Amino acid sequence: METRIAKAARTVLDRDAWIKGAIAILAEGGAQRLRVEVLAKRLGVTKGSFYWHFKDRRDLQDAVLEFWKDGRIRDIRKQTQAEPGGEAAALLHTIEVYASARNRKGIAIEAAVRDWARHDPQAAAAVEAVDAERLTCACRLFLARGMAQREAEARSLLLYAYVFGASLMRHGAFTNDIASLKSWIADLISH
Amino acid sequence: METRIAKAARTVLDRDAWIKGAIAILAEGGAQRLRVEVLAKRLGVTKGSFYWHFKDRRDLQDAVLEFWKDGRIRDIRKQTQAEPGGEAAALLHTIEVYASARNRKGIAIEAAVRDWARHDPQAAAAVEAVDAERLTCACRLFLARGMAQREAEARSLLLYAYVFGASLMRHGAFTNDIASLKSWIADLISH
DNA sequence: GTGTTTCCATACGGTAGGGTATTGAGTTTT
DNA sequence: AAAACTCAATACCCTACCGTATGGAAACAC
Repeated sequence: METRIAKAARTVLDRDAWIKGAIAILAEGGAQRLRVEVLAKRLGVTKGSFYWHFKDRRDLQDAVLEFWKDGRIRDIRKQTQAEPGGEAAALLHTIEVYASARNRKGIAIEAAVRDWARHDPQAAAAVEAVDAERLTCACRLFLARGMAQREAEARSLLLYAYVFGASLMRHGAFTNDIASLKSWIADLISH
Repeated sequence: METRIAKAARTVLDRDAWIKGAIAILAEGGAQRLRVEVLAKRLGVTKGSFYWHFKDRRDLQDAVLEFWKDGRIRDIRKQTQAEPGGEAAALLHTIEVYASARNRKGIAIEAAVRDWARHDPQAAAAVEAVDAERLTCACRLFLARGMAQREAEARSLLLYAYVFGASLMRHGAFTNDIASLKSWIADLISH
């Protein structure tokens, strides 16, 4: 028989809920804000609970990185499944995904993880795996358009370097028609 | 009369020495490692001294940002003082400065400040000022080569976005001839 | 019902670090 | 030399965390 009266509605979380909360903190405050007491408070519980689900803080961090890595790789593979002839569109779309502002959170996480990677080997490994996958997928699209291997590799590298770099810039200058500049750039990169 | 006997060689620091030490920490550990006790230990004194030179931690942070901003703007102006006809070379040089590994520390500081800017308005302002200066200087070089305003702006933006983005990527893939890819890219950007 | 498992709360000890107050040692000025 | 100034050492207090130990409440198994 169900007890639906919910006398105090005790919050019950699983490992995944903790990881998702951690990702949210990562997006908002970066890796150094990813603290267990802060996360517990956000989830409405105390850290006593945390240590039931995770061995320690490092355990959470590794889980977050794994989660992020898998998600990114899944997304890339989905985005670059272009039907023949649609490669150019797929490339433009890849650029737009990171340029557009409707993906704020994803970009914030990306930046946070990349900064994290500067001092954490695990994070660096995750970034490296994601980068490798992205580069090969983009490269495949360029190659499908009959481009030479070398140029395809170079353009793939340029594409992703540009995309991440652009998200780091604070452009008060050129403020008039950024969108138009960016579309010009996207054309140059994807030919 | 000079006392040169230095019986215990008491460490004597001025504000500038503290700032330079802070920059070193920033390069190695990022903004969140910029702590006064850590910095004091690195300089061989205790934090009791720190609070004589600075009002508080924020005071140091602002000084560091000011120092960085001024240095960057000075460098950009120097690097982009091309004699007529040398604009292309100056642009390639600008790309190389951030691509080459002999500028490790500068790149690390750049990355640290940019990450810092994601959560600190003062840092964001410094980055914005530096970006604006860099973009206008690069744009001037493109324009000097007879390029249209719009294309010059777009290429300037691409140049810097690419340069910073490249420093964020962990490329295990394409590991064979990165240097050659990068020079191909530099050519594409600077035409 | 009575275990048993699952999950959370409470309380505690430990470390790192920011900030202040005070003292004191060199150095410079008078 | 005496006074004044400069800068560092020491000793605090306070907060934010990490991690552990223990107990307790709910859900599930029988």
